[in-house]
Amino acid sequence: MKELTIQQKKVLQCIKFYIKKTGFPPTRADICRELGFKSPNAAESHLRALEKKGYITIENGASRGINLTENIAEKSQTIPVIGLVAAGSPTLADENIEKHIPYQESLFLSDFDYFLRVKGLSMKDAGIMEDDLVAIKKTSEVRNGDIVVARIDDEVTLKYFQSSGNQIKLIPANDDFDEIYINKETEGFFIEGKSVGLIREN
Amino acid sequence: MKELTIQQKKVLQCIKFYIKKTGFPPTRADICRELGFKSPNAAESHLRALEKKGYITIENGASRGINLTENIAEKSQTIPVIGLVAAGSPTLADENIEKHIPYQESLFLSDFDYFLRVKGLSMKDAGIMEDDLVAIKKTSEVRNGDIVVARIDDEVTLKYFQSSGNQIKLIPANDDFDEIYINKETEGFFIEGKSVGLIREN
DNA sequence: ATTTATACTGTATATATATTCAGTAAAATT
DNA sequence: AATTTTACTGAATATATATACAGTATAAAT
Repeated sequence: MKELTIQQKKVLQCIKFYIKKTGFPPTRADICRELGFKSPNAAESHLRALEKKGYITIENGASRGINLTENIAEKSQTIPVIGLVAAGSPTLADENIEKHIPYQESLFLSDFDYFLRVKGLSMKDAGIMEDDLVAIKKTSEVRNGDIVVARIDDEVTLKYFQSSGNQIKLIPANDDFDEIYINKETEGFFIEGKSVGLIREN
Repeated sequence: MKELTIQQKKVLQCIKFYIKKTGFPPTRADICRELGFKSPNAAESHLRALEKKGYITIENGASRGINLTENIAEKSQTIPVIGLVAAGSPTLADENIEKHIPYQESLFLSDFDYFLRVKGLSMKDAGIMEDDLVAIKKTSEVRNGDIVVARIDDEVTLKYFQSSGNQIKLIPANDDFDEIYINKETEGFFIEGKSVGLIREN
């Protein structure tokens, strides 16, 4: 997104503050009052600049018709929780969705697509316990050491990822479980995504 | 709060929906359009009823001057993250606050007061790793098996709680650490709160 | 039985508000 | 060097909007 000038930042902050305070956006006159402008056109042109740069949208003709676009991402949304069933892939199909929970965009360092409800203790030494919710980002670009959601045929597991040459090792964080060795070209093998965070609900 | 009639509920829902859609509250005419009323006074009187019952506030004279009061609690807030320093209690004093993070009310099953940034691995077998954020509810009412924030003089630790009679055991979840035995009347001993959830940021 | 609240239509209007036009001036970009 | 963007003042205005007033009718509360 295009950079804002100092004044434009002030106007944007003013809008945010006003909404927080009153529950509705300011008029041009309100902005002038807050920032000390003497002409409503000062506010108007700043608003049009903010609109042009994509920080707000303006509903033409409507009073207080300002909408903060940058906040769309920050607005509270819900994200699905998927049960990690022994057989079957963690798809976003309805039958696999356990529930939706509210979340805030900036909860983790990376964005993510869904929560995986952990079954079993194969990753316990990595601090991932039964019933934990692991935030999964859908991607096949993973690095050695990443905790990944791997699918082998219909079996889905959460393991450390380690690849060297053509061979992939899926390593559990629990001595009671065995490492899994796979060839990159193995049929039915797929990296669904990787862990970018964790929530434990109690 | 006083009960709403079916029509009043519809109007309230309409306001919420409109704000979600546009980012700003509706006018009387907007409400009429959405709900099929033919007179702006239909909307006006419903708004005044909602105001009287405490569900909204109306800024007189302002266009779109509707503010949802019931949503105040649901609005996203921020909660402090406190560093678990070896010496010193986890107070909410500024110097101990690492940062604030946004959170949604219903993230965990219980409400909580702050996040504690975990140092060390004394609770690793409980799946609590270094740098994890443990959600702490301030309370001294804890039960055996709870993970508690205990203070002994200026030392603060996170441990399993176990009491029998007059004796309290603070049990680490790591064989490399020793259990701590305390008498209930020991001076300088205090239960700060208990863990009600956990977040791992990567 | 009377008052009050609910649930509207319909009309009217003062004013709140967006928005355009005419300028001035400095800074940044091309 | 010319153009665009930024950053305003100041005045004017069409219209968007809140809000009051006059009704009608039913349901609920006192």
